[in-house]
Amino acid sequence: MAETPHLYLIDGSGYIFRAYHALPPMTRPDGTPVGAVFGFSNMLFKLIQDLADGEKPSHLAVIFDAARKTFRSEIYPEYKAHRPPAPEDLVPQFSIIRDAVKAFGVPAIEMEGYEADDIIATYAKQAADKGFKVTIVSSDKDLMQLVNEQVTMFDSMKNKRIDYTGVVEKFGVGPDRVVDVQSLCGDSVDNVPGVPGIGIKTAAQLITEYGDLDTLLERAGEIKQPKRRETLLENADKARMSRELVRLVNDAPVPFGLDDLTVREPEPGPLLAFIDEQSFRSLKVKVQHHYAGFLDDSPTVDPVSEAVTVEKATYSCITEMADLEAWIVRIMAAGQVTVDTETTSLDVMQADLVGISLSIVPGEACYIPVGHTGDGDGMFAERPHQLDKAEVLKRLKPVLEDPSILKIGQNLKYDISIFARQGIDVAPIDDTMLMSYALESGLHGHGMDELSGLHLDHTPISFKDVAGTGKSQVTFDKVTLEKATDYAAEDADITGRLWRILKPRLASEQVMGVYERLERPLVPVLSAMEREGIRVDVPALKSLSNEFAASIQKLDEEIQKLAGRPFNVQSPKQLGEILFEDMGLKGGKKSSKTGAWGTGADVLEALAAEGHTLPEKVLEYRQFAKLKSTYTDSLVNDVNPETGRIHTSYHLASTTTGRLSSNDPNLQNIPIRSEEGRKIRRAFIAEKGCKLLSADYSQIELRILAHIADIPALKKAFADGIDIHAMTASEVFGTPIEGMDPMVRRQAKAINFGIIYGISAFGLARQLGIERSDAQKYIEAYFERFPGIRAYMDNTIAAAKESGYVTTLFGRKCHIAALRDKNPMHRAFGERAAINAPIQGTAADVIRRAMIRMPQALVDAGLTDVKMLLQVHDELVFEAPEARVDAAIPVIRTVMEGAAAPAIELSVPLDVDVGSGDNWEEAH
DNA sequence: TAAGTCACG
DNA sequence: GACGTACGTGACTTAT
Repeated sequence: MAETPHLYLIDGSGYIFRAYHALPPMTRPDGTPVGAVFGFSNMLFKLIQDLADGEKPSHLAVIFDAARKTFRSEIYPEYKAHRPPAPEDLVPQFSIIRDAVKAFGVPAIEMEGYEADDIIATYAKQAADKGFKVTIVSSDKDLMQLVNEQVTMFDSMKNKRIDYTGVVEKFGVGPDRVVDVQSLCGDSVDNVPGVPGIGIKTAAQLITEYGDLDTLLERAGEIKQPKRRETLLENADKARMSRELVRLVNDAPVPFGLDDLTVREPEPGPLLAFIDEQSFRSLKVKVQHHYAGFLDDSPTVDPVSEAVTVEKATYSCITEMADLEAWIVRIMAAGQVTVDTETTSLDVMQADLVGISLSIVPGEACYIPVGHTGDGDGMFAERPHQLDKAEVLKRLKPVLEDPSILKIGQNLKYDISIFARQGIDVAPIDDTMLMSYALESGLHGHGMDELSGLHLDHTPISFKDVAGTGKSQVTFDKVTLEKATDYAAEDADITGRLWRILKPRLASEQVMGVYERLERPLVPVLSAMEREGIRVDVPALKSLSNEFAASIQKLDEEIQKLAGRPFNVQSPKQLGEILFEDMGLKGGKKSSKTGAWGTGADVLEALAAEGHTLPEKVLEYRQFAKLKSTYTDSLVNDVNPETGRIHTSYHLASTTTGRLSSNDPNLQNIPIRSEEGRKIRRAFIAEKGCKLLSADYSQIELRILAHIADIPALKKAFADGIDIHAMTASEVFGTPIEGMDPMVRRQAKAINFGIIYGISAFGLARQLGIERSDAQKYIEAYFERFPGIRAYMDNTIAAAKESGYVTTLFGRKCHIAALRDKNPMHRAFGERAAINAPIQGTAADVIRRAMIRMPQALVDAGLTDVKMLLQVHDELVFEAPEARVDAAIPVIRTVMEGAAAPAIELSVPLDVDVGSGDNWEEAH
């Protein structure tokens, strides 16, 4: 059975004026004004898109007014006579808008002598008579008389449908009596006289009481209120004439039949040609996406060779809505915008939005202050005039979320988090910091100031210049608008310039894939993790602090006593003097750089092994002092007062290998190796009714080494699930795996780690506390058993020296500057880094891929309440309602174990251990 | 701000 | 022949 045909009639004239007035002027390159054309085209296209998503129209037409003279001016010359002529810059746009409608493949209909409303009424009647459904796309109240069971109106700006109820809300009567009401109350806009002194409410009341206009006028004498009775009797003719003006003609001799309005797909060629002619870039992208399923959200970069220098750029401060609207129109036309936010804090979870800067082309940027408070107490400076924050965000939200508008930024994760807290999902994005990182990790930092100096030869205004430094530093909301504009707008300008320089290099330097697949998509994932945070048991941490404090005090007393004189145990300098001068212990070494005695844990352990008590106590002291100051004391202060959880910040571009780093606080180095330390890990707990889930890759780096260096024996061991360290021991030392001495296995484990780090006999000897010559023998034995390893190392170093960088399996480049250093020691360091980087970096890439896929995989499995909280290099930590734990585990494992595919088919399996518990320690 | 130390993978 | 040396991070403390 065929669906009911559905005719959509679009009130073109209404659309035009709304487009014109909603948007500030814009012109195309030849100077023709096209603001209304742009707005109209966008509205029309949006409507077509929305319709395609929901109720599909079978028939569609856009209706226009032909000329100002109609039969109504014959009846009443004053009809619509007070309307000012169309604005000068709108006039040339009328015909272009008709072309736009045709380009979209929609009939554009107009008739001499009739208003658009009459044509709409005529088609609505014809269609309704044939049993169609009809939707009139307009918010014009004059059309409300047409509403009935088959005919409704749709206000596309407010996205609101107007049916019988909607009409009653507006006029107080049903659609069939709207004409009567309008005849009485008139319409000042159209200059319909009506009856003086009667408005909508009175009119509706009268019509409801008397049934219709004719009855009312006949029985006007019965009206009790004398004044109302008089005016009605006096103006009966005016009311009847008004009815003629207001009542729509529904039998106009329309030029097309209903069949001619059947919906058809537009010809993409002419449509795109039309859009090109108007230079509507963002619309072009949307249209391409809609009609061809093709979306290029990364517009090609315009070469801006003529760009003005940063010094001569023009930066404006936006404090009026009209100026913001103008920027928004330009952003829509450009299809890209550089965005930067200014806030009161570097901590995204504590920061309040103070202002937003935007830039579209180099040399021009604006700053929109929304949260400046002057000096705060109003004593010296008042709160400066600025736009309302909620209003600004409301207007920017559609732009920031528009899939056809690219948002460019420097370290956008921060801004994304700020906007996310305001309910805005910024996408799609490009991040200049990540571009620089993909191109040149290891060569330099990727902060904006550094990149600006490097690529633009320009030192941006420093934050200190505007906010001061040290004790007198103020938050950004206290900065004057002038200073804030100079600083913030420049940041957006510079970021936009960097984008134009870095973006084209991604493809030409073969790191586009890394940027697109490993960097860009991770940004929203990390933003969500950071905002989620993790719960900690504050009382437990406080109690641990006290416990540690007591131990520290006791140890301090013992140490002072043993030393024979008071000194600061925390001072390595003083400790060295006590140990190696006062006490005259041997085995001390002064560092070559500073001449200070070494007092590291390895030194103290050696002394303790000789039977000295003081160094042993110092080791204990240091352990407690470390745990207290770095963890139990400070983590308590890191609990966010609003969320009650700890929110770390992940840095995406700080390592040379592609690993993330975590700071403020660092949650990637929470203790686990010592029993005392594990108590701290137990204080990381799940929310009530939830469990923490920990999933970690088992020996991922050794597995990757086995794959990259192509070592059959190692690969087979992993495939068979054999204990890899025991296997190494049996190969190197010739001892059987069964019943192996744990010490032997430990040595083999150290060798395996050594291999990954770019082994040296010295390093291995020191690690194991054995003779260097013995370490050398082990290494030689290892290389002999697995000859591919040495070949891999030699080849890697040779290639790295040639190019200056090494690459991971996924194409990430890790530049190693030290390789070309003239200092041989530095070069040796570079060689070891070159051996390690592809292994560590590939593992980092693998877990990045897992993290990028994880949120969708959880959603697809219906596990929307399972949250990914932390990443610790080879481990992901989740929080899940108890009832979801069993369902979450296989999803997490599948994503992580399959993370290399399909880009890389690893010749070793990836193994993931998953555990759960009430706290992080238990989850391991 | 640098150096030393130590927490993690 | 001497020199220093396992890879990658961040935070805290003392000393300058």
